[in-house]
Amino acid sequence: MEAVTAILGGGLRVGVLLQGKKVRDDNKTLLQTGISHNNQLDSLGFCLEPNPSQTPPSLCPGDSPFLLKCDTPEPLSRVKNAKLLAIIDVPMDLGVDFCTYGLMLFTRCPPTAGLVCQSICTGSPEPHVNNLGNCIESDHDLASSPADTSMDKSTNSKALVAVPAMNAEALAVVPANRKSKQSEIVQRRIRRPFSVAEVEALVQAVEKLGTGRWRDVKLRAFDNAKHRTYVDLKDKWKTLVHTARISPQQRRGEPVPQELLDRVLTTHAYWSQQQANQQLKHQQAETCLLL
DNA sequence: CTTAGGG
DNA sequence: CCCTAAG
Repeated sequence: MEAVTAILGGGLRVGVLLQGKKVRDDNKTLLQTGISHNNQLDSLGFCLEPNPSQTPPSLCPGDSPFLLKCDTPEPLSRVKNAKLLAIIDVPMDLGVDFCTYGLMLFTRCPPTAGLVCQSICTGSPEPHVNNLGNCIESDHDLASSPADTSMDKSTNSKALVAVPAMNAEALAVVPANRKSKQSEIVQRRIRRPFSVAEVEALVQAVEKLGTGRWRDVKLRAFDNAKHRTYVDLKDKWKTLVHTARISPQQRRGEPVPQELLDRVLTTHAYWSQQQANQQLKHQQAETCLLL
């Protein structure tokens, strides 16, 4: 939090929210909340607010008329169930203005909306949400605007990123996430849980083709699913086998019919044995050649 | 480019 | 999902 406040510099500070209520950020208060005991992470949040004890220093070489826009009386925004993940250096060729400090909030929307990206007080005339990369991606592959590269590349800019609460150690400041080659930030693909229908298709394909021909499985059952690679299918099968072995209480997400999970185990057992037989044959062949 | 596995 | 050594 200190680091973030420091980087935000002018006029802004980061406040701590506990269960939606603002709390003091002194050691005593934080200790009492139990945050440091790693057991109330879900109730932790952050907010951006004007920093009264500090006049905005000029971050820009020239004048910075935009910073003043952040000087609003009310907290600019509140993030619940979100943790500050990192302060990320944004390469200038992504089009983020030097004076732009955008707080990007990722909040979960109801059913299958995926992640929604919200920009809070970018400090510039217009929000630059999309300039930070393809941060909005729906289940329908919405066309995301490409990065604007028509900006001054001589300076650095930073963006604040918050993500849903999860890792306790997430407050670490990570190094710039830039691809040294083409200076492209590689966006992690959004999580897309497999539907029961997809599982059905996967199981059916593996029953027929086995567990060593994922390329064929992809072509056979997911040829038109652009976002499912054969590696994804291989990974999904791995988790399916695991899911089928654990107790139903330990399973998460949309429940997979037991009937399907049974087929997973059966199929897995069958092809495992099949694979073992194959390797046995190879070994015998090699042995023959040595004799 | 695919497989196969660990991260 | 990602990363990647091997084939």
